[in-house]
Amino acid sequence: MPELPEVETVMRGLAEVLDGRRIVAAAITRPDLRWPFPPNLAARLTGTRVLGFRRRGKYMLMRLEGGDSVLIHLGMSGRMVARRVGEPPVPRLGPQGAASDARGHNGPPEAHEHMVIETEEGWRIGFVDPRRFGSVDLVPTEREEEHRSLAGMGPEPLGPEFTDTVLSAALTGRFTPIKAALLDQKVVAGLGNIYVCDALWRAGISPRRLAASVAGTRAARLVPEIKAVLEESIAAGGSSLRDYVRADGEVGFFQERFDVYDREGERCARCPGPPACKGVARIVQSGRSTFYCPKTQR
DNA sequence: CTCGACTCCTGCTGGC
DNA sequence: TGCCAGCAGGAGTCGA
Repeated sequence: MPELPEVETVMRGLAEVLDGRRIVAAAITRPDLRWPFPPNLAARLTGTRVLGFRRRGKYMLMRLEGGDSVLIHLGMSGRMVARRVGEPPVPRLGPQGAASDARGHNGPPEAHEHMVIETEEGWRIGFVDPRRFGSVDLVPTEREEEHRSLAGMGPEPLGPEFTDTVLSAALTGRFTPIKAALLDQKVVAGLGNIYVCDALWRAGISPRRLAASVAGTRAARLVPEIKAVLEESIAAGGSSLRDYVRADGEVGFFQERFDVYDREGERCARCPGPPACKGVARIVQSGRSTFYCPKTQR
């Protein structure tokens, strides 16, 4: 479930391997993910130098020599894997932590590896996405913000432009739960189910509260908590190539422990926990799980 | 305009 | 122990 912090660390990992490097080979192995791949994508990538990366919400933009940018969304299950050209994929760890495949042979490409690029230096980067909710598109670098996926997107939560005034304005008049409003990428860019739950817990705001009633003093409490939870998660991703491209080839860092997300019935850090307190509650809002502490979130 | 329901997809979990 | 239904969710579409 890559959200802003995961996308940021994946992008930094890709930059470590691709920034300033020339792509010598590219292959697309199926016609589409969520959307069709641009028909000329492989041709456009091959022989081209990568000039740099930036992130917008949950999207990564890889700027290419020649004026185009590759717009990448990891969707639900997308990940980037890096290995040396000619080396087999490292088997994924099974449920018991044991390798689920034999290693050390030249096996087939990793399952669900839909796009592959190779650099002059011998790195082979694969975009793996079993559920195919991800997307890849080409957009002129000068017109990145006009792409239909980016146009109308809300402020970057880690930028100075994301203030309590701005958030209040976006929430005013909205009669939907704050949980749903924060998932709306037009309100703020890059939050998903996990960090919305944790940010609301940190701010002591109930996910069921109407968005309009968060405008004002509660927004002033929420904005710094959104920034903090995202910054802390990015910082946990580390700062060296070793951190970004792991031994198993996974690019980026994926946090697995949260304050309330996926912790139904467990003690939250502000409460005594069961039996004195029922612990973290799970409810369903617009079809998705919300985790929160009914005692401390109002 | 605003909001919620539905949709896409496959891997994992849990209940029998 | 094995099977399989159901759940997971980002974001676009559609209808109320």
